[in-house]
Amino acid sequence: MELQEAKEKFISTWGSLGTLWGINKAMAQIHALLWISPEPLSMEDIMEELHISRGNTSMNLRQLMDWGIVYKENKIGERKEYFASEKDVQELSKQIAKERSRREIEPTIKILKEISKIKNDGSPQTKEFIQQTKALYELADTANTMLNKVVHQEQNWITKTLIKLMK
Amino acid sequence: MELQEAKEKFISTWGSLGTLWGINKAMAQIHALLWISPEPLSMEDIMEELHISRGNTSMNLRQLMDWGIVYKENKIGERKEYFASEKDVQELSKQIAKERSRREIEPTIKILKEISKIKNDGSPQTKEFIQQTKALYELADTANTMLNKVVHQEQNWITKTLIKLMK
DNA sequence: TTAAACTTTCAAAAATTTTTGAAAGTTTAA
DNA sequence: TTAAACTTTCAAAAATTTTTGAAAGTTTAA
Repeated sequence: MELQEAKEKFISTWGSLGTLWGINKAMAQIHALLWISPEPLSMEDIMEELHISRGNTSMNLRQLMDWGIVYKENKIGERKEYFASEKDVQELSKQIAKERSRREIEPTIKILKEISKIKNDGSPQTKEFIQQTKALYELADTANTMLNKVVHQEQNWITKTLIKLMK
Repeated sequence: MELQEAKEKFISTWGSLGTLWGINKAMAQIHALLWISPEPLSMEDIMEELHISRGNTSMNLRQLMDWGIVYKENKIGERKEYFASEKDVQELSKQIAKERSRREIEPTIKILKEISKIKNDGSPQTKEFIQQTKALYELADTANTMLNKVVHQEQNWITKTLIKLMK
């Protein structure tokens, strides 16, 4: 397999996976492109490589910066802005864990906690409701605590944990 | 807050969260409804409660059964089919972990492994490509191993792990 | 064997999300 | 201060996903 072919495969695989961690295709593809690029790329470079419009590129780059996994870089003597991705896989997963926790899990936990507190009138419906939403609340809370472990990791937390677990 | 209000809140929260674990709104809402229902529900019941069409209900119930988190139940003397969700939160997360691993992570790992094996021609592009795709391969592989731990859990694995980790 | 009671399928419609590209905005060099 | 080089915004178009509901299919009772 040639580099070019492998590169395209990587970009499209990452792109379709992206929709699964909650970001759109173009955003994931831009990230993939920057991830494997040894040098920062300009907006023009990205547009050409991925065949997407200027507006699309601009908006998705901003979102990637919001997620904290892509940075602006300036080349001296150049007017254009260049973009580079966070290159460290540990840092990448840390950022993703942090954002997912903040955007998705925490708001859910808040609601689950709130609704599982309705007053118990003793009916089977109410009983079941309280029991089942409480169980989900506890699950989500546990998942969130685990994610926070990743976020506040000492380096290489995941690996260490796994080693412990496999003993 | 009344049960009815809490119920609606739960169903819509779970519904919008659903899109984040890769299933559509109706599917997540049907699951939410069954999750808090003390009794199995018929297709008619679900259609009425969620205001969705027969076809939509039928298709999404099938998918939920594919995911292994909803079961058919027959009431004696009744022609209609009834549906009930898996009620145990541990079993639910186990099933979800299993399916996500199978559907998303494993195919990705396979491709990452394959493409990070291209021959190194010594160029910076190739070097970077190999290094970065390998790092992601290792990350995905680790994540998958963790998920499998959840799948082949002794009961209450997550909690136990957390206790270990927090020491 | 029939017909009533149910479920599934699937093409078309509706809803939603993503993308485009031109216009507006901003920054910098001269 | 101007104008060139760039980036961002946003309404409209395109693409994609979801939903509908009628027709076809299946099962069961009699």
